[in-house]
Amino acid sequence: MTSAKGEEPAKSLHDQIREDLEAHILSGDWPPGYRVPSELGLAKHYGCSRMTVNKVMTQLAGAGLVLRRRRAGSVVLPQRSQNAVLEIHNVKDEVLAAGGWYSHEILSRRVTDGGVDLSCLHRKDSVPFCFEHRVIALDAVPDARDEPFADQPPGTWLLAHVPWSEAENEITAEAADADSAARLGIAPGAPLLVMTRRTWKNGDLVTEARFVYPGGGHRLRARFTPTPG
Amino acid sequence: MTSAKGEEPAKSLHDQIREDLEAHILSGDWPPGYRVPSELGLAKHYGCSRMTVNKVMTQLAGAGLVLRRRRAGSVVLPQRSQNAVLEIHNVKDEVLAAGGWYSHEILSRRVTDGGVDLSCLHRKDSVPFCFEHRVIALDAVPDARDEPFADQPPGTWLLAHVPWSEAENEITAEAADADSAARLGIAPGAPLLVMTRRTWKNGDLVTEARFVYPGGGHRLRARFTPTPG
DNA sequence: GAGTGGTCTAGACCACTTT
DNA sequence: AAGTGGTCTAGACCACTCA
Repeated sequence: MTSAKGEEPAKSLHDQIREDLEAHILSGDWPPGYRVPSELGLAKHYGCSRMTVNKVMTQLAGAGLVLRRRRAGSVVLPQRSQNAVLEIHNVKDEVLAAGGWYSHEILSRRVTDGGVDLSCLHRKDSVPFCFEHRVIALDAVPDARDEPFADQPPGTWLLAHVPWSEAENEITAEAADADSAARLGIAPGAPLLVMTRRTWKNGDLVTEARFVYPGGGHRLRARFTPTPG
Repeated sequence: MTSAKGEEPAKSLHDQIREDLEAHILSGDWPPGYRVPSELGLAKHYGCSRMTVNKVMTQLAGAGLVLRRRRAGSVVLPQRSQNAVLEIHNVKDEVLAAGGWYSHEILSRRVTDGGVDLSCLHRKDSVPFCFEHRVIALDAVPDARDEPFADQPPGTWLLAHVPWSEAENEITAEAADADSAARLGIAPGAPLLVMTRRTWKNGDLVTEARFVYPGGGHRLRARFTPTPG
């Protein structure tokens, strides 16, 4: 074994190419609207056949990262917001979409065994909007160790840095305990909407987050279709 | 235009094959554990190249319908439990999946202008589990006018009678008013998980339903992936 | 008209796992 | 040892749509 962990089982060519293209897109190097090189161009660049890049581009299109049209070519799509699913949860975008002014504050931050443990208060128009507690796995996201999450809240930062392959949301309603009530500025016992989200990449847990909203004024919305397409 | 609606845009070969294999699996013709023919066998059967069936099988594996292993071949996986979505909401299945005994009661039923207006109490092990209020559009579902919903609750009946093309869920947490509290047998002011679901077929609203759950013991779960495969 | 993606082929070699 | 999926190639033709 030449590698320390043996975590690299000789990735396939199309996996390598896909990761390379994902990096271009997620990093903003290729911003929304950017015209992706043609399949023939990519095949030449990577020194492989067109079928191989075709497979990659098909995957990226399925993931909603690019839009492909004949003759017009492939362009990078804006955001990553609405998949056919309970959209990937991003409190910042949620506030901005509602026309609010967004700010956040990291309340605590701690590096534990294998993970970064965070709590974060999100505000809309300076009013507490959502309390978030999150754990990020350092195996999956090593960069998180030294990231202060000052410019961007954790969820937004992660979306821009880590592609995900699977996610799960669990939603419950709970009565506010004294602690949550104080953080969110509501009465103890008031209903809370609590969403727990887990995100994986290739079977490895990337992050787990718990979002607590005051129940009254908040709604989670999911829009979807029965057929994958 | 030779076809009345022009709905058949000459499906691709791999789409046809995929639909054929899906039909075998979803119909139970190929039950869980069934050994799917090898790629070479399928290619011969469909008279196409192995690459084409390989693409199909890759999609089916991504959708969780089959498990593929080298040498061992592909086998049909059990269930279809996790759809890629907040699964279509069916209180009866939800109760049965939790190992409970399900019963329901139609509390009111009224035919209004263009719709059927229903309220229904769902019970798990004889205990109130969910209160549902629903409107069904008669334009989209004419059969609903005379359906008593005695054998099956409205949601289950609709799933079996009406295909849908689009749906939306909205979820909030609310404090129980006196009425809801009485129906569900909980204390007024206790947190409720409220889900409002709208379902369309080709742009026309089919039904709109509001489900009210006691917040404490209930969770809604959605599991999904960004890439179809 | 020409460039792009959509699809399909007929092979090939390899990795893995069961026999 | 043999059969399976995993991957990749070097072409090919078509459909679409932009210029």
